[in-house]
Amino acid sequence: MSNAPATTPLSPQYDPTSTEANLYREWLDAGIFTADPGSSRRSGGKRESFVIVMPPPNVTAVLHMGHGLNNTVQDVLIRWRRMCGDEALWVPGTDHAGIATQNVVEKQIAAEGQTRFDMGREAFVARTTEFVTETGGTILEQLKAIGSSCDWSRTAYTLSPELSKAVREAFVQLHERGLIYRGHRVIHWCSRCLTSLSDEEAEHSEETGALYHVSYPLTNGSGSITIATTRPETMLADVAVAVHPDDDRYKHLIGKTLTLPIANVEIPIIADLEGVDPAFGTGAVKITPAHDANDFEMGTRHKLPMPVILSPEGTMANGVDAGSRVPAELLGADRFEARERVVQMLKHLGALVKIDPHTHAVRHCYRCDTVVEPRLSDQWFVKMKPLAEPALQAVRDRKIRILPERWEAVYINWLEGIRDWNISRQLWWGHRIPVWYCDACAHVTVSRDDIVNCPKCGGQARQDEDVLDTWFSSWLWPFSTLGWPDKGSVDLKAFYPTDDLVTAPEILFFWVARMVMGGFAFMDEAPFHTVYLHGTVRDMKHVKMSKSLGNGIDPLDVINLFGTDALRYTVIAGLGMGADVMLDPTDLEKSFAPGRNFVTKLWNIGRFLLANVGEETVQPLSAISVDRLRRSDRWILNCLNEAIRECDAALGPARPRDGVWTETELKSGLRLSEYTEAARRFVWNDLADWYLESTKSRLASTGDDRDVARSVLAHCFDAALRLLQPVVPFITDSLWRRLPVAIENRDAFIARAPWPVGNEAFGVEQEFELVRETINAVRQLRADYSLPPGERIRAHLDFGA
RNA sequence: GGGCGAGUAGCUCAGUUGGUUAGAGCGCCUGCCUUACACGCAGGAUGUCGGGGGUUCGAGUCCCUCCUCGCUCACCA
Repeated sequence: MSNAPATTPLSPQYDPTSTEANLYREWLDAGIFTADPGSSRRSGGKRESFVIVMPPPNVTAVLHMGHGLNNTVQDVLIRWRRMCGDEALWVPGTDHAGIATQNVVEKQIAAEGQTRFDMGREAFVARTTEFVTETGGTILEQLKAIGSSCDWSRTAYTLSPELSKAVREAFVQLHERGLIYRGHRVIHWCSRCLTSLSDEEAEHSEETGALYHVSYPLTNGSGSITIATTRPETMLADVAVAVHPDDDRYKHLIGKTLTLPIANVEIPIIADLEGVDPAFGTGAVKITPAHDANDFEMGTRHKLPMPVILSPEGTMANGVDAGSRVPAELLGADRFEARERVVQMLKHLGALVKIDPHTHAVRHCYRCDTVVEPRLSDQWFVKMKPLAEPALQAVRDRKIRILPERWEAVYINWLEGIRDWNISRQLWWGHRIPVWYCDACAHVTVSRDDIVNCPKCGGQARQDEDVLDTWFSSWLWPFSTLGWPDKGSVDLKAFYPTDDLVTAPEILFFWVARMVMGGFAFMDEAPFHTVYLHGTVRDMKHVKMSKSLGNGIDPLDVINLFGTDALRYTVIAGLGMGADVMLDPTDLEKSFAPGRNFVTKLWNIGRFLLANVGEETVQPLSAISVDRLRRSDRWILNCLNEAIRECDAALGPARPRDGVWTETELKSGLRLSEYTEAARRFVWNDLADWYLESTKSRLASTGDDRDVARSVLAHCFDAALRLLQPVVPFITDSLWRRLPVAIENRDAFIARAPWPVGNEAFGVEQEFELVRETINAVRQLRADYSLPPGERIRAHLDFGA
């Protein structure tokens, strides 16, 4: 790449498609996105490190506007810091996305008339591996199309051998510390995915259902108790009815027994202080320990049996401890069908008292939307309270800031009430749990390495069938991608902790909070100091864009139509702090007009400048003494200083000065739309509309004043391009490399050029404002009198006596 | 049900510690193909700043209340 200005004039129209791909290839060939650990101050180098780890898209993902927004934001920050002289590293990668990917492949083989069980585990995993290998690179290739300046040599994948090693290390360490345990309890069960889910994976949604009032007769025939339930089919698994010990309606019945209708089982009436609210329903609660988390607690307290009456598939079945509670005619019925039939049966028995409409929150599987069933089962859990403490403290102490600030309260609230994390999934796609069981001596081995024989008795060891929650690998991402658990890793030393984490609020708990906990648990340090939660891309009706709803915009379509820079500029300029971005999928022309117009404007300023400033090298501004400058020169240089100030204020500071965010710092920075607007205002409203117009006659003349104008013009445009490089990297590079500015040691690429710095040496210029005001007044008069711009004023104006 | 946030021009949003005629982009209206740009230039219109009450010399900006949306958490069967 030559530094010499191109000799061919710029084409009248900027053509993004023919330039972007070539430029990106040049950048990659020159290695300008590759980070050097040796340059990081932490490794004895001279630069601050600035690191962002990309939220890894699902390995099967196809680029959508959400990715477009998320990655453009990260790229703007990385490009900004790179120009500021930091050793900038942006780590890309993909997530194997356990349950999501498994669902996709299961759908594929279902279309072939098969289930994963028909195929067998090994074949299914092989098939899935093949599938992700095929699609795996797509999303990353697409990220290149939007200009992402990632260090592709460090591309990571959560299911790679390296990261799998990290996952095992994390599991074993936590187990050694007593923070991982096997628990027998009620968990959320998805009967379609056939796996347990964590609390976060079972999403609440309000639904209008019914509250069924059912009468349970006393065994001695002296009356009955009416209970209320939203899930009547679960009554077959009832083991008791609980009342409040002080409830006068039921006090005298405590200790007596009821006969459970349909199941015909005798169950006790018990007193429970915590589990019963006498004011709700009838004040009497049926206890179903195997199918309700709350009832499980009560069942445990009172040492009650826990019969299971639902199969993994969600059909009625006499499971563990159920005896013959489920009558033959209901066996095999789907739970919702069973609900209807149980209600009918109760009606026939005269046990159904009434049905009230009732709205309540029902949990759904976050991947397939199936109603989740609470179900008793054995799972692996992580004890979260001890891990949450430092994560809470870090935000309270301002070592980590979360923007917009209101999310801090959400984060703190969640961590304060955190519950243990169910990490085992009954899936096949993922990291298999590193636990082996010995059938001979019942010894349980938790191991970093695969084992074949029981270390205790030498018998055959059998690995746990389950895999880990996909988020169990994600929460290690900021350090597993840098080489952990190898603590001698060069990258880990140079680049951990990272700086900003940029993502959407949806995964604050799934991912962000857990990464903070993971950072402290395994690295004794927060993984980043800033969490930037940006908005969601929505359509004009404020509906989140999604492929299934058909209201999405394909970023690649936009790139083909208007270019990458237009896409990037539009989303960044429209991105208020924490605000959603609204785009119209039915009118791309209109939606991306801000970006397209701006890119065109830049191009035309460049055309004018190159045609009028000429190709001979211009003097650097430092070679021009202040007395040679005109008012307009000093004015535009003032404007530039102001623009740089505004951009800096909107973007920074990049990191807390002393490791802790001060009150002022906390509220500063990451105002990407403000930064973009400040740069736009300078280059368009100040430079193009006023200064450039004012230089036209000077440029047409000859002599010293012409050189001054050429120099100031080139200087200002050069600075403007550098200010804008993070947002619109392609067009700024195209133009910048053609600028006839003499700069020593000038880098071939604007992405590596220094970030502009203000220069106060020219003094403050205020008189030019008078000129502008005068011109404005004249323009207003001309408009008022409808004088066309080209028409000269012949008649003298009579202002009256 | 708990917590949080928002309601400012037709649309999306800025409005810093309360202080002169409330701003930007897009849209709209008028006039211009002025030799960089009509994806442009110049000019212009539009807001009882959600309703009501209060504090103050003065409030979009502080307090109370109500209404409407949104987010988030939640074992009331």
